[in-house]
Amino acid sequence: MGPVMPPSKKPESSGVSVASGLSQFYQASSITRALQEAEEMDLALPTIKLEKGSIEDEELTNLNWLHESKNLLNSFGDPVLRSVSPVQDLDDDTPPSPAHSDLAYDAKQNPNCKPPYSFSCLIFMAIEDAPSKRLPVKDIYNWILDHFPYFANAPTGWKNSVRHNLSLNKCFKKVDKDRSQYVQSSNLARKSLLQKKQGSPATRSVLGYRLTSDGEPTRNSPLVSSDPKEDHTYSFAKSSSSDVGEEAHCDGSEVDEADVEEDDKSKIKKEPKEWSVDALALAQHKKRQHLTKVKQRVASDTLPLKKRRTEKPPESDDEEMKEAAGSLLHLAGVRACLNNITNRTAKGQKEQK
DNA sequence: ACGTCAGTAAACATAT
DNA sequence: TATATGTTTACTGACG
Repeated sequence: MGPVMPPSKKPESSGVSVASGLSQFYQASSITRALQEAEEMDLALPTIKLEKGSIEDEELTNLNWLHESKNLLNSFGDPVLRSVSPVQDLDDDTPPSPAHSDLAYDAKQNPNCKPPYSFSCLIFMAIEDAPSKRLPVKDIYNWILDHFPYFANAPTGWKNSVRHNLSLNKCFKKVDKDRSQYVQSSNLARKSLLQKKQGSPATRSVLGYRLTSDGEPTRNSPLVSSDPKEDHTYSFAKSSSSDVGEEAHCDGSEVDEADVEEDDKSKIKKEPKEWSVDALALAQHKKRQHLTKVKQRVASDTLPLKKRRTEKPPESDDEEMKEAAGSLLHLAGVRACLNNITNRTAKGQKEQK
């Protein structure tokens, strides 16, 4: 007989919190920075390379939508966020339908209407709207509530979804509150720090993240080795609460955990945490999505050519980077011209058949 | 039919 | 101890 689970369900919405040290912050990389990066990679709006003569209606729509999206980006500072298109439900293949592009969602006028944004998008907007580009979960809640009254009366559980999203979505990263300074400090400092208070027990994640301390052009930071898998190395160690596998080394040098006495590992957790966006993880995620779709398209379009599915053309680093940047734009609600081109070529191939 | 994704619920762990 | 926060798993439905 399995023990009956006690209903340890927690009330999700009990308005106010007492303690909440607000130690957890979330930080998003700036959309504009994403734009910048893409611009540097020849993917920005001004460098859209669709030859005007050959633009089809659909692509024209995409172009318009691109500019619309840029307006959306510019409107992030506007707390009202009216008349914007959802950036979430558009994929790489289908052009935004009129239903999308014409949709003017006004949260104020439709307080009972569920916003057409995914939670990740909401979180992203919330963070992006914060001057410091970082927010504690609590403030994320509040931002969402402020801007989307729907959630005020929504069934509880959306906060759980927010947390779930923050935790699951690899583009949100938890780092120390004063991480920016922390990162800039020398490794020695960090090491001594670690020795002193030996890192928080459960700070998994990070490893090689480019921590976007404001304004810094982070693009030359080594492109994260964020293998999705490495995030889960903890699995087993969990039982021994003090020995979580992952460490919070955030940049290059490794502070070998072994250096630290096991005893010191007891209670450190002094560094408050914040979250940053791992742009590359995000890009890789989006890239996977894109590739999946391409694959599906190929599968459905070129059935006779099954081979093509298995032997995917090797991509050069440049290609990869372009796709990554494109993916960033995608997150920001901007469809990179790369996708247009891809679509066109795919379509062209299809039509040529 | 299948895989992927987002949303949701829930259990559980940890921090305050 | 209660609550907030964070992590993970499982399930579902939409979608291509």
